[in-house]
Amino acid sequence: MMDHSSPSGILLLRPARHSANIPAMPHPESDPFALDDAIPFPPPPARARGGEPLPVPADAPWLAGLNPEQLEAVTSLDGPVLVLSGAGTGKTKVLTARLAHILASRRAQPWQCLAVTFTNRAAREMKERVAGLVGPAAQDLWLGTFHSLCLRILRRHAQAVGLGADFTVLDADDQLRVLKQVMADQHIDAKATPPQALMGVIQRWKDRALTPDKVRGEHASDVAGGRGPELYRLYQDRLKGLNACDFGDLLLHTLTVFLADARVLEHWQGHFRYLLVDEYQDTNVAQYLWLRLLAQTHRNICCVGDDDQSIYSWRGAEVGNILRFDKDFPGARVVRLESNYRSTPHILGAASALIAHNQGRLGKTLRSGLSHESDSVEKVRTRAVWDGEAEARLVVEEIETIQRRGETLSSMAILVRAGFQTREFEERLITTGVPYRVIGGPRFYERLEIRDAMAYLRLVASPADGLAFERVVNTPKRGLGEAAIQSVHILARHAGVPLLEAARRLVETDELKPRARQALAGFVSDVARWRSLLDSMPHAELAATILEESGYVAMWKADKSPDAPGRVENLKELVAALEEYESLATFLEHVALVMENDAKAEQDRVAIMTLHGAKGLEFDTVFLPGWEEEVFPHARALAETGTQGLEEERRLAYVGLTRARKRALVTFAANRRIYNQWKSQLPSRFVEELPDEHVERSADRGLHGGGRQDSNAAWNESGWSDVRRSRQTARPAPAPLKTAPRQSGGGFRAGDRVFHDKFGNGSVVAVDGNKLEIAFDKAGTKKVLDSFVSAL
DNA sequence: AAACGAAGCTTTTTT
DNA sequence: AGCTTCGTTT
Repeated sequence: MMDHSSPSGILLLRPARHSANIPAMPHPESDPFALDDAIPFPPPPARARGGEPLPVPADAPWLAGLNPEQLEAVTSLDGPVLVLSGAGTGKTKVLTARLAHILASRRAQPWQCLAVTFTNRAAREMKERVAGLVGPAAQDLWLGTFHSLCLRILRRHAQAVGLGADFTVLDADDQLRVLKQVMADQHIDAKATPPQALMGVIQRWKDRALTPDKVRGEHASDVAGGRGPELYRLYQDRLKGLNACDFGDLLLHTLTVFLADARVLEHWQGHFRYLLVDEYQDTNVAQYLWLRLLAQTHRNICCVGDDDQSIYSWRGAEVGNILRFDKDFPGARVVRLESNYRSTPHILGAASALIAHNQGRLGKTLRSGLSHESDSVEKVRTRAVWDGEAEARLVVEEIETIQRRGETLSSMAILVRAGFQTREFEERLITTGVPYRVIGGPRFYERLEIRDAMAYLRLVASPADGLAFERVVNTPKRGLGEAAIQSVHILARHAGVPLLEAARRLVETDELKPRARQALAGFVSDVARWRSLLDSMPHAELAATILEESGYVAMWKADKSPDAPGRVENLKELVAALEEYESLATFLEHVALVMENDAKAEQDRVAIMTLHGAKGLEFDTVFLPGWEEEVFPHARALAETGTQGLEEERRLAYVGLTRARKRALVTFAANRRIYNQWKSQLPSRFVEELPDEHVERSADRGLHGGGRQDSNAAWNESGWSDVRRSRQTARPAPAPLKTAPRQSGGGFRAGDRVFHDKFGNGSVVAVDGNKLEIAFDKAGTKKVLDSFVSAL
């Protein structure tokens, strides 16, 4: 997705050629538009650059089917443009068409266009769609996330911020590890100051483009007893020492480079003739500054956003950016897209009424751009259920019903507020055998074994990678304890050399006990040997060799825990994935930024994801569970930022509803177990804010519907008023309304053959209530809940 | 040095 | 509850 190799320290005039598996293309200068015949562009004129823009035929395919506003957004090429684009109004269509239009008009070459998205997924989608319109020229666009584009730029100027061109990008895990080390060095009590919290503060500083020396006054924080800025500086120093940077640094360093060297800034300002920005409402200060700097010369910047979908203020996003656009870019043209082509009128009506409860919006009216047969249009439904289990049961039953009517599972999604909510649905889906996929769950590259393996590869690719060294030097166990590692650290710090080099020197001394010395010597020479193979051996093969010879694979093969076989599988997958890349370095770079599950073979599955993760997606059917006070709106959002927090939660609800094309089901439970404590829940205020004319409310027997029309009488009748008073107190799980005891429950007896989704087949050894002890054929003996197994 | 057990924290959202 | 982290034991 990005290009990976460019000589450091040289200002290239255009991006380096794209990597491996993309077919080689003619040099842009000799043949700027290597287009298929099918692509309706005229041949390049002799004076392509700087010449008059070419007229674009009005019947160009990307202009087909655009409404007047969309058309304006696409064709207003000169000068700043702000597109206020409500949910489902065709924003991606506009962005892609605009790119095609720019290229067709010859106002810029592909590599002079910068298009920024927030997620890799959005970037990929946009690239595919643009490629569909303009062909392979799409490959030459600067199209990606802020982070990947910054990385690409920063690689060329790394030395200006004290990094080598081959610096590594740390993921969240490594970041925290480094920060913990810094804190330990400074004798900061990790209990009084949770590293996570300090990390968060530092990141917020970075989001605001504040380097350590700029943190003061209003931005100061009292974390770590006011030593935050100092620790921030030490953390940054430490990163430089490791020749590494974190996500926030990608932007921060790029800004630093721009501001430190006018020549560099001018170069890039001149380079990018057109800027397109997706999800503008979610840009933070650093990103905003970055954009504003880059847009100065040509001033052709087009930002697309929706203030009602701003849901990332917690990570530094400033809705204000969208509100002040025309101050920063005087004369900006503002285009509103208000025709929704996604959802039914009921869904639109419900969502619009909900979001209308927010103050301080730019204000848009979404109208339906679709025609619906009135009888096929369902109202948004809300339903009160007894507890989380009933909720999961209801949702899964509903899924099965809809599926039986002929709709696909992949047209349905369960959108939760927070990750922990997924569990109950997963359990239910497993017991009923409905295929599902958790999106944004534990990612492939975040798994323990993958991170270990990657550390091996990193260490071999760049021997100075101290974090990688630490991670694998005693994994698998080589008998190197804390004392030995400590010695390496001391020597490294003393001599000012990387850990691996320090280790090499250390084994030549008598510092270590013979045993440890031998182990370390073995490790050092192993790494040296693998390194010597770097150029001669294909990298995938090399990776396999490393994992074998280090004993890492053997370690998992010997591990008896049930997930060990899976880990070995994952390692194989990792090696296989490597083959897709040109080199080890390209691969490592890719992984640093695009930490995604490369979704496997498309199967028909229900998606489960967070509301945040769902932004930009759409489904025929959307399930919105857990609409209860303190869950959604989340208690912490309210506690931390009050009204602002509440409005952001409401926008989140709006995002959730507007994901639905045909139907939405909102559910809320009367009781929920949170941290192992049963709590009585109140329906979310958002439930009540939904307008009756677009909503159909119902409740399980004995529960009230949580709606406006439900009187207090109903409230009192159900006995909830008492509950409300004492809702903070823990109480045993009430179960008056439970129907029959779990059906999947009883029935198992010792000796039964059963199947478990994760552990496979096995025999029941013992039964304890709903807990079964099962001897699995492959995974060993485990205690599992009966709901996870089915009889064979 | 490794293995075991107790204690404490988590869970809001992510590039 | 489940997981990680820390401290203790072998």
